[in-house]
Amino acid sequence: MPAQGRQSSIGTGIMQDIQDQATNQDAVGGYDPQAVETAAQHYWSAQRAYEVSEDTSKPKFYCLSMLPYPSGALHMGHVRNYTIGDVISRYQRMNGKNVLQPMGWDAFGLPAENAAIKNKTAPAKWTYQNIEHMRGQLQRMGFAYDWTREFATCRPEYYRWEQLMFTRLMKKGMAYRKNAVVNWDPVDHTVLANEQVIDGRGWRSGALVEKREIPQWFLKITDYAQELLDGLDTLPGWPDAVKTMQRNWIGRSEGLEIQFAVTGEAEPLTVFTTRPDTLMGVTFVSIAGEHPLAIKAAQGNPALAAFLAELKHGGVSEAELETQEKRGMDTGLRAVHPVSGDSVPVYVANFVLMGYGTGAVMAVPGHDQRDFEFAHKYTLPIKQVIAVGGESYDSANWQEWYSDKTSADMRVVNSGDLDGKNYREAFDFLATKLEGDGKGQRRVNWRLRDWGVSRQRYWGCPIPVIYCPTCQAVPVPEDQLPVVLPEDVAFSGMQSPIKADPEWRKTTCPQCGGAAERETDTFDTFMESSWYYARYTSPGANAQVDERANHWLPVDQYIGGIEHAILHLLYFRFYHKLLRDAGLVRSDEPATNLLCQGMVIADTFYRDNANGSKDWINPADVEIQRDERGRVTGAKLIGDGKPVNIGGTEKMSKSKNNGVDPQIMVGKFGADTVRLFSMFAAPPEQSLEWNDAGVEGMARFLRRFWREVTTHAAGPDHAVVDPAALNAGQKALRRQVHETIQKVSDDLGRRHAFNTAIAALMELLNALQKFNDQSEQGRAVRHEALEVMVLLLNPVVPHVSHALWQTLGHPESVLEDQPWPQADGSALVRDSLTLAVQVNGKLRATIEVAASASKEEAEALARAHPHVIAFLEGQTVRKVIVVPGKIVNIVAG
RNA sequence: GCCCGGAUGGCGAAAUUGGUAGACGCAAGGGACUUAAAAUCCCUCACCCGCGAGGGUAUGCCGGUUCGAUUCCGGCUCCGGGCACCA
Repeated sequence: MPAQGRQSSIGTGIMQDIQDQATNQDAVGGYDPQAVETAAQHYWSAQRAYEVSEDTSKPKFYCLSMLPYPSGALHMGHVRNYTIGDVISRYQRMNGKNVLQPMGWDAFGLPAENAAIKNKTAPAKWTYQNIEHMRGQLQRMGFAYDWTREFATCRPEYYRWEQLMFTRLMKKGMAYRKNAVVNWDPVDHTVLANEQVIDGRGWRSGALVEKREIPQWFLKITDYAQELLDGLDTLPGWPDAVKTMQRNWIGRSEGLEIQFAVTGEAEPLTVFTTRPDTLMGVTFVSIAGEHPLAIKAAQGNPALAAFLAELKHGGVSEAELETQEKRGMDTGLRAVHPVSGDSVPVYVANFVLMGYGTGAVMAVPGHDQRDFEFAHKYTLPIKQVIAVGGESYDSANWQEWYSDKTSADMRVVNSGDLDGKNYREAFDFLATKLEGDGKGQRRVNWRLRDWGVSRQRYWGCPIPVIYCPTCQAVPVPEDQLPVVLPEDVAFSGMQSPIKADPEWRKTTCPQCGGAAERETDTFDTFMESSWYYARYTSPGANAQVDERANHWLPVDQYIGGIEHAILHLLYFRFYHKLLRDAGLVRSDEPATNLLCQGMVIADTFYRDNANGSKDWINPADVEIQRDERGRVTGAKLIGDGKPVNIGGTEKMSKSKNNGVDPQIMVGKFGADTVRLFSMFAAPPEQSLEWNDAGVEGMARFLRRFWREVTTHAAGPDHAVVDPAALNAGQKALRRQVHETIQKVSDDLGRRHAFNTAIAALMELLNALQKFNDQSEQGRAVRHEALEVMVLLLNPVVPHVSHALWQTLGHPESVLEDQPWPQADGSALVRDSLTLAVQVNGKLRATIEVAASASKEEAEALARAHPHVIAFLEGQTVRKVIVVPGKIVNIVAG
């Protein structure tokens, strides 16, 4: 390689170097991501580099990313999720762990049915095609998966085991059937998912949706409510936000169940309350529209019957129920207050949920805001029974303190024996009294409801139950499993092919041998995604999982979107306990560490149509215009050069047409650049804004790095670093190298701050490019720096690293088998430190002090600084704060 | 409606335990190289005042604690995630 220009003089140095580098680049070849990535991927595949087995000589590390739904093509959310998992996996393996990183397909689901209607293909065929395509895309990204463990959840080899588990849960009484409310489309005669109900109407028919009760299967997750709550305290590696959301969702509350006799009824009305201290303020009772008393009262009361019918309109989602106008109607029934004996009206109210508590609540309009508003609307009496300090009560206007139960000076008033007691005292007094009278009892109530697993859809796992006229619901015997879902079907969208086919349903009762019918509902797809993590550990097992599960579980690092914080992650934890109680696993929780990544967002662009709708334009077809300071002034369509409107920055979606196709990006820049950008642009928990120019910046960095390594490697052989022989510049660079090792190790391993790890490596490259030292020790220091950089970058950009490791003189290898670099403590030592000097908390100077300087020496140096002297003129120093290594603050006045 | 987050230059962000706000990157402006383009390299870059030295202001808004607050506390505003049949 040409050596001229190496000793370039100051005056011509920079430009001469540029020319040399350009020449060198030509000599050794530029960075060609497509060639580099193909070669690396072929090597890994030939070496079977990421296949893994139980190796007890190393600590295990199970790194799991949430499995994708095969929707058609990889999107940026997948790329981000799986890059995070891949970075952590490769990092852990370089740190000596035996790493399992699997991948599979959450293959059942609603979109396959929608696509089937649209494209007139069977859901199975569509799904399998998508899997083929997306597997290729994942492989092109270079993720280090053990593909031998791959599976799709729609295969009988997979779902047979969840059918087996379900039949066993039936036998234990953990699975049971009861009526539950669904969204019913009266035109299409079909059950709708909540997302298919738009403004109270069916998305296809446009008909007003109705609530309808149908029998469905449930799993008794509430039996595990306390354990699911307590278990959160054993998960320090889970984000606090997720744990708080789960705690609130499980919603443990201690209260009293109180019986109100109902005039003319044999059965009392039971209510649950967390505020028995306000019992004497009860002026009416509210019940849900589905409550048996309401239905009974409506017979012979046409107005009430009409009101109950009206309540059936609209969807069943909690958001919809909670935001609708609060309405109610007197049932005509009268309840007897359990203490005073007063007669109070019983109202039907649309905000009382049948699924929570007993479907009935005692109303205390004086101290519950919703009851307060309801009482005003229907002119019901309001009674004050709580006072806080000297605050005066005004029954016309709600004040925050009315519902206070925690203030030190909160007291019960106007309540006879309860007067003068605080919340806790009143609670205990009444609990004892009502328990003695047989009118109430202490009770723990949960917001959590049992898990409804029935879906009236085709593309799901058949629920393994047989209905017999004499034996009722019977689990399918284990030797008859799996109940296989036929895949080669015609699918119109209205009705499930297995519901439409009388032959499929026909069977015999396993108990009495008589004619019987199969269940035609299928499982909620959360069922498959609740145990897939365990199946990866036991490929081919002739059981749901085998002993290998106990080698790998719990998952060491789980990664997925924050949108799964409650439902999936709660079912996942629940199912693990089911596996444990079935004797299949020995741990209590499925995953010790959880990372929730944010969404991928992008700019939106549109044009208004004549009819008022918007035409969304993909960012790839738009050119942004800026003023001379770089501020965005407008945008135009590349096609016609005419302006388009700029919308907000939103989650990438089909509806806003702002998706950026990862495949196009990979084709243009290579997988490493795409991986690098998605790790650099934002910390993993935050939303990530896609920006094509930013991606080019990452490509620029990789080209610079490539050139730096190839230029160096093409030079003379390097010597070994001799720490004692280094000059100040060499020492400074070497210190930065070892500081970077510390920083990147901590950022990748502990903080998962991939963005700042990459920033530190960029700073190191910047320093290396300025380090123009061709002496023997200079080249030795540079060589060490480049080797370290290749290894530190490997988790994020494994293809480039694979190629450059060879360029640096090493034989081709799986880089994860190279040990992770360790910082050399002696290289980190600093002789001097920079301290900030403040006067009255404002920065006025910085001083350079010896690393060994005492507080007194630092203070003396600070006070001697001319700026400080100027600011202290005519003032008295009152106090000096010295924080070693950080700051000197002189307080004067 | 309820639960959980978030807000820092023109933009994405950094500041890890209360101690120099803006590292790193993008965009933009100026320059070098080139027949030209691409690529590459150098310089500038929070805002305001000042020729400069320097000064003032600034982390969504209002207030508090502290020698010192992006960081802690109280009260708001706006944006996002979830709400049990999307996954």
